[in-house]
Parts: sequence; C-alpha cells; structure tokens
Amino acid sequence: MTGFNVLHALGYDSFGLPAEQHAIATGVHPRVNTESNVANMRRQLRRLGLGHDARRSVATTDEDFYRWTQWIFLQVYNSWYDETSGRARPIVELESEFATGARPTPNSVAWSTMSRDEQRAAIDNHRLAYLSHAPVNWCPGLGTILANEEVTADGRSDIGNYPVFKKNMRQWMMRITAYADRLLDDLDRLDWPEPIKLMQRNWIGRSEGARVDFASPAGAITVFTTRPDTLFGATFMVVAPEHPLVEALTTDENRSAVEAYRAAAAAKDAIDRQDDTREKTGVFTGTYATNPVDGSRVPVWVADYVLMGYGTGAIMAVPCGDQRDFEFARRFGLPIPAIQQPPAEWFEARGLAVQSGASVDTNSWPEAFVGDGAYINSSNSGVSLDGIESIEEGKSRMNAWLAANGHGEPTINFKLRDWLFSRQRYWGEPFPIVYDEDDQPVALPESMLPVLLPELEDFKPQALDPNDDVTDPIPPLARSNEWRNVVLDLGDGPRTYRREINVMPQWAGSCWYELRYLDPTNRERFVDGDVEKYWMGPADGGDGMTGHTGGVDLYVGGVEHAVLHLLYARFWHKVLFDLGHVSSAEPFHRLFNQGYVQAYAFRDPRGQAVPAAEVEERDGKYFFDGEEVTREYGKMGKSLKNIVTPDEMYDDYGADTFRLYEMSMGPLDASRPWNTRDVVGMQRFLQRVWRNVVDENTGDIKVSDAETPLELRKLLHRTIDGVRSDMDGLRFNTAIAKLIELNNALTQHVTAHGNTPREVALAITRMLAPLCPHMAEEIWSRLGHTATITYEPFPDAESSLLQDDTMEYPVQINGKVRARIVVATGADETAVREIALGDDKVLAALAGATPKKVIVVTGRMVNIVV
RNA sequence: GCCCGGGUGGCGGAAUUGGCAGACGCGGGGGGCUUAAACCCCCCUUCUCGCAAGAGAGUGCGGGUUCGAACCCCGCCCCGGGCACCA
Repeated sequence: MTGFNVLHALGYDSFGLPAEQHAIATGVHPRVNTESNVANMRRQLRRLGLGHDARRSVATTDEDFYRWTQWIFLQVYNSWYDETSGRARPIVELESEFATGARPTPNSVAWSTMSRDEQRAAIDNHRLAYLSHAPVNWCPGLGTILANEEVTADGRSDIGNYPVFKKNMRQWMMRITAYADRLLDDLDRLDWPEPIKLMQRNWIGRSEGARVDFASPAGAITVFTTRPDTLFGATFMVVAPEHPLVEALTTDENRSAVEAYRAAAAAKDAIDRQDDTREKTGVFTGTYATNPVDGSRVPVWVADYVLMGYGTGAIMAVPCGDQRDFEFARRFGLPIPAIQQPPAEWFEARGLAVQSGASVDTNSWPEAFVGDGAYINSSNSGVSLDGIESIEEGKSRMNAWLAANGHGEPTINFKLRDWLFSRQRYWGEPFPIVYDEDDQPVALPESMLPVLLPELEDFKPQALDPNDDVTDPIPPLARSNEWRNVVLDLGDGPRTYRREINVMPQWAGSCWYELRYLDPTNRERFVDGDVEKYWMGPADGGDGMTGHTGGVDLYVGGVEHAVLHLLYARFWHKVLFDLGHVSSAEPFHRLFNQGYVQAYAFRDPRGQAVPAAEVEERDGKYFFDGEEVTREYGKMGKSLKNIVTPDEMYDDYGADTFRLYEMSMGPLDASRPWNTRDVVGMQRFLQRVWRNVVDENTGDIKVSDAETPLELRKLLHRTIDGVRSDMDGLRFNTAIAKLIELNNALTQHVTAHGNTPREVALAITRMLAPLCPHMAEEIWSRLGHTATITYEPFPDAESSLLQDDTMEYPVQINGKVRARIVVATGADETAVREIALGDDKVLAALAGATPKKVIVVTGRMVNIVV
C-alpha cells in the first residue's frame, strides 16, 4: 500500500528440547508431534490473515533445511579465525601458510617434519568448530549437557529447572570468542533496543586490563587484573582450586589441607559455589611468590572465590582496593596496606574521621575503597604513581613499566566463553562428522549431505536421576548400530567409520533460518548470493564492514532471546559473511521486542490453578464451581490454565476483532494483560463501520456521491495524517484510536444523513485494510471493486485540510488555565497577547492586577504571570 | 548487591517528548428506541466539596529547577526483567 516490496515470513524452529520433552511426555514421536503442531499453527495463523508468504515458510526439522544447517556447520568447521586480518578464512589457507612458512607453526617446527597427527592437531586447534575435553554443564535430569547460556544463575537448567553439574567431557565447541570484539563493536551499528544491546554487552563482558607474572618456586603465576595500578597493594595471591599449578605450589606441611579443600570445592555444585552471601573460604599453599613491583614476598592461597574459567584462574589480591580481597584478608588476618588516599567525602559518607597521607589506617575501614584517589606508597626505583589522582593515568604508567621490564602486558579479557555445541539427545541435527579408526573426526563431503536422523523406536534419553552426577550420558543415537557404523569412501577407499552420535543444540537451525526465507527452494545453495544481496545487503551499498550492516529490516521477537539465539545467529552470520557467502555483516538490522500477553489466573483454596475461562466474578470476588478462588496474574500458559486460544476468539468474535483487540490494547513493546471482556469494544467498532457503509436489512451500499461536509473532510485528512505516522512508528494502538474517532464522527453523519460520503468510505476502508483485512476486503468489493484492496495505495492527506483558520489557545494565569481564546491560525505573538489580555475571563481573573510577564508560545498557549 | 525497564482514573492505556493531564476502548450512570428485554443510538463518567455556576486537589513518595514538570535534576519506595565472587 505504500509501495514497498515486502518479504514477510514465519518459520518453525522445531528441533530441540521443548519439542523432545513434549514428545517424551506424550509418547508420540517428535516428528509426528512437531508436524501436527506446525500444521495447527499454520492453520491458526492463516485464519488470522497475517500476510506471511506461505511459500517461504520453513521448518528447521525439514530434511531439505537441515541439510544446509549441516553444510554451514562444515563451513564453520573448515574455517579458522585469522587475528591478523580480523576475519574467518578457509582452513586450507592456514595449512598452506603453515606449509610455506608464512605462518609459524605452534612450536616453530618445520611443517614438513611434523607427523600427520601433529599437523592435524595444529590445524584442528584453529578450527572455529572443534572438539574439546572441557568441564561442561551436565544436566542428568535432561540427560544432556547445556551451554553456559542455558544454565540459570542458581545453577539449574533453563528448561525444566533441573540441577546442573560440572563434568569433563569431549564435546563440540564453537569458537564464538574469536568474534567477541566484532560482536561487541557491531552492536553500535544495529537498530536494536538499548536494553538488549546492554545485555549482550554484559554477556560478552569485555574488560581491559593487564597480565602480570609473579615469580614463584613453582614457576611464574600469571594473573589477569583490571587494576594494574594497584600492584603496590598486592599483598597475597589466590589461585582457583582447579588451577594447574596448585599441586606444585603446595608445600608438604600444607598438602593435606589443600587437598581436602580442593576435594570439597570439587564436590560443591554450582549453587553452593555461586552463593556470594557465604563467607570466604580458602587455604594457604605454604608458598610465597614475588610481587614484581617491589620484590615483596606474597603468600599464595587457594580459594574458590577465584574461578578457573575466567582470566587466568589466578589473581593478585589487593585487599584495600577490591571488596572480595578485602573480605578474604579480614577473614584470614592478612595485612591491608592502603595505596590510595580516599577523598574526604568517602570517609564522611561512612561516618569516619578523615584520614590522610601515608598514615591511612585501613583497620577502621568498613570496606575496600574503589575509585579515583591519590596514590600513596606506590613507587619503586623505576616507576612512581604517588600523588596521581586518576586511575586511568595510574594504569597507563604501570602498564608501560610492566611492559618495559618484561613483567606483563596490557590485555583484554572477555566473560564470553566458547559455545558448547553438542547435545546428547535425539531430536536435533546430526553432525556431518564421522570418526576414523584413530577416533579422529573427519568432515563428510558436501555430496554426502544431508546426514539424516535415523528413525528410532526409543528416542528418549537415558533415564537418570536428576541428582546423579556420576553416570555418563549415552546419546540416543548410540542405540542404532547400523546407523552409527558405516563404510564410506572418503577419498582413500572404503573404510569403516563411526558417526558422531551427539546432535546439534536447538539453536543451530535458528542461526540462519532468515536466510532460507529468501530462497527456500534453492537446491544448489543455502541462499543465492544475488537474492541475499537484494533483500539483506547493506542499505548504503557498502561492504558491511563500516556503515550499514545489512540484515533483515525488521525482526520482531521476544526479549528471551537476548543472549542465546541473537548472539549465536550473529556469530554464524559473521562467519558466513567472512567467507563471502553473504553480503550482510549482521543477520537482523532492526530488532523490535514485542511484549508478552499476560492474563489473570485463578487458584482454588488448595492452591490448584482452575480454568480461568470458567471463573465468574461477583461483587469483586471470584468463583469457580461455586467456590471462591483467588486471582493472580502471569504470562499466558498451560500451567496457569489461563490460555485463550485464537480459535476461541475466531469463533466468538472473528479474526478481525481479535487482531484489532491485540493491537489496540497497548503499545507493541509492552507486556499487557489479556481481558476477554474488553474484546467487545473492537467488535462494536467494526460493526459500526460496517453499518455506516452497508444497510443491515438490505445488504445495499449506503454510500453517497454528495460532497463531504468540510468538518468531516478535515477530520478525515487529520486521521489519514495521524494513522500514517502511527503505522510508520508501529503505534497500532493509537492508529486504531484515531480510526475509531473518525468512525464515531462518521456515525453521527450517517445518523443525520442516512449515508456515508464515498470519499470517506474509500479512505477508511483502505486505512482499515492492514488492520482488519477480511472486513476491509469485503467492504471494498461491495463498493464495486473487483481487485483486492491489498495493493491499493494508502490514502494521502491533503495538507491544506490539516489546519483550521482559527485555533484555540489556553490562557494560563500563574500556570493555571483560566480562559480559552480563539485566534487566527497564523497570528503572531503580539496579536495573541492582545487578545489574551483583552479577554473578559482573563480580565476577571486578573481582578485589576498588572501582569509581570506574559509568555506567548505561538501555536501552543499563553501564560500570564502576576 | 550491581545494571536495565516501569509506576497516570474502577481497568487497559493516551499525552506531538517541557506547554490544556486522562485521547480511544472496557466498566459504571442516565436517557431514547421497544409491549418488554437484548442489540442499537445519544449524553455523563479523575477525585473531593457544591443543587448549581464554580472552587480545590491530582500522574508512586519527598524535595528542586522553570513563567510552566507525567516529562528534566536530587533523594527514597514499590513492581517487572537481566547479571551475579568475572579479578
């Protein structure tokens, strides 16, 4: 209607845990279940009249779709991240750089002298998809391992809320950390809600700091710190219980204590370990390291408040400047020398006498001091921070000294970890990977795709106690030996291979489905290059590296995807971009988070949810089956029994009413309560529109060619103008309100004259078409049109009708409205002032007082100050 | 604990982002149509006082800036979400 070529599609991310959990609960094969659910949803959405292009709809479980998911996996597997050029490149280029010597090999051994296994290991270590023996999140309750992002803060599974344990396993990982910088930086070029960007920034967690080496009898201990400027205050060190140097650092007399502590730490589950209200614990290793800035001996402790997974798993503790170190030092009686002079306000805010200079006494401090404050006691023969008042300055001086003296270097750390990509489930994409007799992974050639999921009788994961953290998982695919063991010719004759029996996580398909919408039936490629460029190429025609990123013009989705789907999809897209498969640097240029629909729910006295639809309200109380029930409020769902299905709404009110109600109940991005009782308002509106145009008794059209009265015309054009801009800004609720106002005025006209002016009938029908297409289409055809209204132009407002000859000004006296005056529209300030001051009501309100000041805001209002 | 959102009539929500608070819808009240009811049409509906004209108060609470604050600033309170010993 406004001249755009629109691609609007919706697909089904149908692999993964929710589908499989449902299949297990019902005992029906997930494919059967998935397909019937998809069919039902397609039917419901079709009935809603959304303009999705059905030809472009895909399901990630379609064999024709996951063939390309596997293909993209191979692209990732066969790539490495070249830090020098800052992008992914084909792995064959790495091999040739190693071979020619253009790039030094891991131990600077000549490539040709390395064994095939050594060469292979060197290459595999660079791949963007790689196998790793790493601690993973093992969830026996689900029978699978989970990505970090799928584990909640209290150490349970996002889905199902089962306990999660750390376990060492060999798993596929995706090197998303290689893209940490670009994932962070490119957020600035996206049109996304700021809170979502912030969540991604926090998740990526970039922090600038330094690596510093502390010499010790067990070798150098490298720490990561964001505050190298506080090195002079480092009075002890702490390493994580899992740190590889713990053994070597521990002296004989401390060995039993340290080992007991490590064992206790290992036995703790994630919940205990993350509970930060608990008191700090730790043990001394018996060994001292050397602080590089002053040569002082600092004791090395083991404590579980230091995490192996972040930084280097070891820290320098600066108790005066870090709250955690401060608590630890207090607990174990370690000294806390001050190295910064807190400002006077810091002491005053804590009810302390101000302390100054080198005599600053931390014994009286209730907590560590973090912030800008002049350094004290911070100098050696080569560097002095004393007297400097800014942390930035302190850091840069110390970094320069560390680098110059070989004790460390500036570095950047990220919270983001590599993405765990294996799941021990049935309902997911099989990996296009087999293992040879040496148990080494071999990628299948493109010609062998897709690797189809075998049909299994029993697709359930191994049944385990949710608290059983001992048993290893056995993936369902291991049950089919004939699928698992295959003879293939991968170039060196037929050999026996074993297939990978893990499957991909549920996020794999949704990492790229938007690309398949563009070209859903392409047999040769996942998406044609020109097609991708047409729909998703950078809007400024640039290369995507700077300027516009390209990507989907508008992606509407929920906030729950902030750090999972939206981060993974960006990562895959960037790999495809680097390898030249797509022209857009980001998958989704504009993101809009719609709110949730929430609804009242009711519980009986036993606390059981009762069907909300059958609850009756009497005198502000609620009753179900004669019994009083209590009301609560939450996201629509099965557990609260407060779901309203679209089918009920279609049957009772019609799809157009349902659409209109959903859009009118509030702004698109806000969560809103569903209240079926309110739906009737939109139905009445549509009935009034209908009756204004169609005679209810005869079915004849009630449209006249007489001239539209000027007032109605003006309202019509103001409405057109307002609805246009509201629709443009996705403000459907206010657009609908404006249309209702217009129709209410029209109703009065029809009541008086018996018919609707044709001009108004045509325009209102066109404006309604995007909102309630079924009725608009019907009216359109009754108005004598044979073609669909869908491609009719949206009405244009005549600007000459948007303004009246006169306008009303409110006149305030001391900020309170006391009168209203009518003024010619273009009147200047002086004229408005004269009329205002001469107005009877104003004169009465002034009661003879002389105005001190008269403020006239042209086109707005007048304020008289007395 | 830290970081984001948000708090406006009986309810969902408007308010051109510093300029008439409460658009529009629900609910409620009154009237018309009808033998009657439903539907429909018209009027009223932030609260308090008042028969009324009108007056006063009012956007979570307390201050402030401004001729003027729902909107900006400071300090709190509540609700929702994210992160959580990340050095």
